[in-house]
Amino acid sequence: MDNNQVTIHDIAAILKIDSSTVSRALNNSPRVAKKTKDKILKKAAELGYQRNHLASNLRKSKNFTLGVIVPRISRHFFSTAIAGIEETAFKAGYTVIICQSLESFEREKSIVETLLANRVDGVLISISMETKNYDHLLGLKQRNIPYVFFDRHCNINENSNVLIDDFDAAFNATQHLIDQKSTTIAHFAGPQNLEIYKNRFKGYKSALEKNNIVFKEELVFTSSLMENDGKLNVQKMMNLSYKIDGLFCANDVIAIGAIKYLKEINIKIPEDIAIVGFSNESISSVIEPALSTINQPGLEIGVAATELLIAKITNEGEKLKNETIIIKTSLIERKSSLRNS
Amino acid sequence: MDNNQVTIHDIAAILKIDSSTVSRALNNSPRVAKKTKDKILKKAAELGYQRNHLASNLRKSKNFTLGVIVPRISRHFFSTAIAGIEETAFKAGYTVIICQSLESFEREKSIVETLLANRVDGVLISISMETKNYDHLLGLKQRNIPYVFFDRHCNINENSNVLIDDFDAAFNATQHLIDQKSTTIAHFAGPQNLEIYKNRFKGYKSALEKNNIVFKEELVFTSSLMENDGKLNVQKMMNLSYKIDGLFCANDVIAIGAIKYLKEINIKIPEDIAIVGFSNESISSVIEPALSTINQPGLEIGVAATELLIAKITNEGEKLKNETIIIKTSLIERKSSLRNS
DNA sequence: CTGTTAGCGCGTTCAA
DNA sequence: TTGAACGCGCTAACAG
Repeated sequence: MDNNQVTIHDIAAILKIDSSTVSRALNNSPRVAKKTKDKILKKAAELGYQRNHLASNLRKSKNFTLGVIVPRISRHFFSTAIAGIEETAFKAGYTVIICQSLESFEREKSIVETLLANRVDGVLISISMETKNYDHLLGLKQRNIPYVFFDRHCNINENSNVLIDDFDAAFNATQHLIDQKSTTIAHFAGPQNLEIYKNRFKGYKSALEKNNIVFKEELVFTSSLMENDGKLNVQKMMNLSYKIDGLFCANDVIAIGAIKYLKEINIKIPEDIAIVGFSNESISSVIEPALSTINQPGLEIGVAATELLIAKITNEGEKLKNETIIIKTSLIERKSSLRNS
Repeated sequence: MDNNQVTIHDIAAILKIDSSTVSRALNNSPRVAKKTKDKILKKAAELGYQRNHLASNLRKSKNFTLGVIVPRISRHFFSTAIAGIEETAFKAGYTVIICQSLESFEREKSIVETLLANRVDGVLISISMETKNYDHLLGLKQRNIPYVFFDRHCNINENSNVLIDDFDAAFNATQHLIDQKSTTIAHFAGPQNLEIYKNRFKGYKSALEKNNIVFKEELVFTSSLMENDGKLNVQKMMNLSYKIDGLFCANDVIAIGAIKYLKEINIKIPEDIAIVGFSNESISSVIEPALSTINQPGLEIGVAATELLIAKITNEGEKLKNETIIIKTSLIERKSSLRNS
């Protein structure tokens, strides 16, 4: 590797000046004459000089590396977010280490250790389904390594977060069902230790209240996030003695499982039951145009989270205050899901 | 960053030995006495020593960084492959830079430059749809930076590749349709400058020949890889004066577009037309259980490609010969797609 | 087996 | 405005 690469010494030798001057010029320092600076830049371009980041970072004792922890990279939302993260980080000169917790708390814990050992300058994290306490992040705090939660955050206030408007999204989704004359609306909820699912539940409840629909505990089916959970939820729902004509699904994977099973048992969407769910590529494929979906802008979230993190890294001295950025979601209404139109 | 980190000098000072001895011990060199080695390792653990890779890599003039170029990270196949790449690379101590060509040749070209500037030790690449010549990879060759193609490779023999058995997969898919009594089988083909789509086309053709079915040029619809292409292909297909009862789709996105449109115009799958397509999460959601799919093991491919690349990097001196690894795919038959059972 | 010495390439003192 | 010198933390060469 690294063979025949030109260094600041090479160009210093040619120009018969000192390498420190070259370094300054290359870093656009004001403490160097315009004339020599131009000369240096010209020669550098001519020789195809490329800075050795290894050496530069060693000297500055910075790694220019960000750690990213997501439950699973192949989930559409996360891969989209990662696309945004990579792009933003790259533009700012950062490399990204991507790690999957695979929804395991133990794995998440050990990933944090590994990132620490790799001396990342900051961490972006979307916590696992199992994560209920946050002691494993203490190491980051101790070492003064900033981190930003995105999407799946935790309930501690003093953090930086980039989130979607879960409450609003859920509220609007439920309202949308009500607008379509659904009167008995079930909710397939996600793990309640995750704030996002708590908030989606609250939004659902709030929309019912606002429309004077009595909230029934038995219409809420809380589960894990597997396709099979969707199926099981539908089965439980079917055991009720009355008919459900609306369903707000807090997670796309659950929704897919539910929809598949509903089709299997010949229940028509949206005629028999109208559904609104959080969306991803898969879900809109499965049910389009039978279903309205909540669009989760993964890319935007990734970009915003990365920008925030880099800001925290850069302004570290000035103790950037914690910030929570909310990215708006939008409800995509499919025509045929409007039963009364 | 990097504050208060213990270095080999710290532990050398405490133990009153030289830092080079500590370095050797930490690198498990045989040229150090067991007794002192144990002493050093113990003290290192006690102080929580963590190697500074920056310094180490600088000294060794290696970056321990791999570049990855994919068309689009959010495509399920690629995000799965990346999961495998990340994991394998990480275990071997490599960091990964992920870049998206977004199917643009120009972007791919500039990404290669950027990776070069970042002094990656090797590159994994799945070429863009637009890529028809490979001069932009010459820089890698010149600098002796190994690269491995995965999935979307190029037609130059002297490269290393990790591929799926495109021909076989296509052959089996077509054979499967024939076994289901399909007699008039269309093929939705991908860009023919990509070897994988060429081979899938060949496999289709070959299966027809083997079963004494006359190949008709007009049954092959070649297009780009957008959902809308699937729709357009179906429309063209419908313009034929006879009925098509089988369809082999060389790409999942096209397949999704096709299936959606077929449903829209009330053509039943698999009763009216049986379909086999390359699969991903979305497609199996859309059409399961109406469709048989070819399973693409993205994770395996990622792992294999990364292992091969690291082998090439490590054995560089010994001129590891070029190798092509074929990962097997499997045909997943859905029950209801067997019309005659 | 261990210590000495000398960099990897760069950025930042301190002088001049 | 520039140069000389040093050191980031680690490893490799050469002695001993």
